[in-house]
Amino acid sequence: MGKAYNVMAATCPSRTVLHRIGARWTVFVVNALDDGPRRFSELKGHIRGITPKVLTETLRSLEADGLISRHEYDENPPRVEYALTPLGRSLLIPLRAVRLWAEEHVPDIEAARARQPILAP
Amino acid sequence: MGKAYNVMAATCPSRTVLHRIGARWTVFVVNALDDGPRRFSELKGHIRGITPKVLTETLRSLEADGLISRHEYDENPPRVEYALTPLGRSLLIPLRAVRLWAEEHVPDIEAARARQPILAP
DNA sequence: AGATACCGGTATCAAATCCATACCGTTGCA
DNA sequence: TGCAACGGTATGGATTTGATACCGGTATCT
Repeated sequence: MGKAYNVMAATCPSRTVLHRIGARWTVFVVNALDDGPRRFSELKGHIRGITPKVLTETLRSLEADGLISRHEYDENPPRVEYALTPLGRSLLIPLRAVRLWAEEHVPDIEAARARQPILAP
Repeated sequence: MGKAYNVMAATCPSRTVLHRIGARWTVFVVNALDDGPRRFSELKGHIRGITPKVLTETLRSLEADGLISRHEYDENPPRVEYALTPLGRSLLIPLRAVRLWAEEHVPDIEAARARQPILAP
């Protein structure tokens, strides 16, 4: 059967899905959960530079979309673990490729940026 | 040889690369150039809902990073064509996969979203 | 007993980004 | 003369993102 959705259509639901994936930190969080569940502060430490507010928002969004699961243990000090769901793990495959592309092509992009003329102030 | 860059490090150049990819419209523009060069208004018409300002900004950024090229013809009415560079075409491969994932998994995500409780107003 | 630290977040406010809408200069054509 | 095509800008407001400080509950240290 043919393609049912088209991200280029403004009203297509796939548009909102792709916009969520394209949110600033989604790729980082999903990749960070690549090798197993992690706690909030582990994620915060691993994804250098993310603020707790943004991490919270990203995690909530991903949870609402069924990409990750949140498991709260009744312990002290409190422990909360985030893990990829099967759906999230299926997204990890293309996102891992994007991450690898970024890590591999840094020199190319830096070269292109260096070629830019400096704008007058 | 091992991995030279790590997107999880705050100061790693790959971080800025990945953030550029994660900009709201990059995935759309790169995918829209999948089957050949396109003009400004073709892109604007194809990527439904993008505003000319944001399209301009996205194109300029992608050009600065060496992912697309801009060719201005000296005609009337003016004609400007945008095309993927070899580097951009290499990025297209993972981004196409992301796009396909989005188009394929709309039902899963809509189901997850429907499972959400409605928040009180 | 009091002080301090861990954990998983919020609160608050500033800055960057994004969006909607209107408009512009050049040329061609009716 | 007037209007349309093209590739954008200008303006101003809405939404997202970011930096920093703080919180409540418990455990541990002194």
